[in-house]
Amino acid sequence: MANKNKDLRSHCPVNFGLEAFGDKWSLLILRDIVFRAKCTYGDFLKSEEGFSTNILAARLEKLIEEGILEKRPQETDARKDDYVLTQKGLDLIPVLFEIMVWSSKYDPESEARRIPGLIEAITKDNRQVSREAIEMVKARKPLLGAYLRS
Amino acid sequence: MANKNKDLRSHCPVNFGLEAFGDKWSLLILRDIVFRAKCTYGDFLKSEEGFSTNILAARLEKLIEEGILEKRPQETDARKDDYVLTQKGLDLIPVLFEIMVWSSKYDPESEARRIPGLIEAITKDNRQVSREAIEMVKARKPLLGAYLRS
DNA sequence: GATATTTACTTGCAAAATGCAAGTGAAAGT
DNA sequence: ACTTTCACTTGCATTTTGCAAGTAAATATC
Repeated sequence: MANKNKDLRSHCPVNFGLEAFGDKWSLLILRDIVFRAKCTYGDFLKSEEGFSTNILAARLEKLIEEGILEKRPQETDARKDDYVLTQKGLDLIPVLFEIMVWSSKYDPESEARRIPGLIEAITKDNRQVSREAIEMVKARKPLLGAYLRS
Repeated sequence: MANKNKDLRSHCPVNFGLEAFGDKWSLLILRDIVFRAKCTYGDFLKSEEGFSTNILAARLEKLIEEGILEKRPQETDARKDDYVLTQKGLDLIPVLFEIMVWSSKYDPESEARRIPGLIEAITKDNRQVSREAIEMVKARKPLLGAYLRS
């Protein structure tokens, strides 16, 4: 799974990120995993933004190719697979968080405004909160649940 | 300022960001402004990733609609307009920075590895560096120049 | 054990977005 | 006057998206 010889437009660090997850859907999958502890194709499909089945399948495949996600067969139900974040995927949590801080500021109807504690914590120390979030994700606990109750 | 009545897929803060700048090009314009002190259509066109003329025009228009960019006629040359970041646009710098930190870690050929000082500073305190960056952008100085010389 | 249902997709097709080349028109330079 | 620069627009082929429908394997139900 080493060198995927894809031809990048450039090795600018902004562009590298955009080529890996720069579209309207990929980060929503990350969000579902991190905040809602989702992990199967069917779970993602139920998201409020409304994935098309083919688009979801394509994005999952892309994120696996990028090394951001891993696919693991479920032990209890052979029809299902779990999609889990790799370390590379977990390291995107700080990016997710900064987007949330920005949206919280500029979307008056942002759902983020219901969790001011989390937004404030991220603003103060994104990296510290990210470390905690990574542990939550590894433990398969929904991050949102924790902060909605605070 | 006109068309504010766009129907969002949701008010999830991750989704809000994706709908505003979630594509392969928009953040490259931001990068050019922040790091290379570019500000005209022609400047952006010269970027190494190779904008199509129509795509660039469409993205600039979109970012203006989103309130992230502003268009100002140049005083010295009436053919040109300056595209400048609004506060809403400047507040995206922390997002840009987190993407760079991630890419620096996972792209072995990342140009970010030539500016370890900046990456380390962002990792330690993104918000502090962002505040400094905002001042640089307002003063029309290229951020990259400053860190390449350190 | 046969049948129905759930799950994770794939396929077909219309519509939209993208990418390239070639204009266009106003302003600036010569 | 004319040529060039600049910021786009237009036309068109290719690619990607979005929706509906279908499929095949595994599980649940009768």
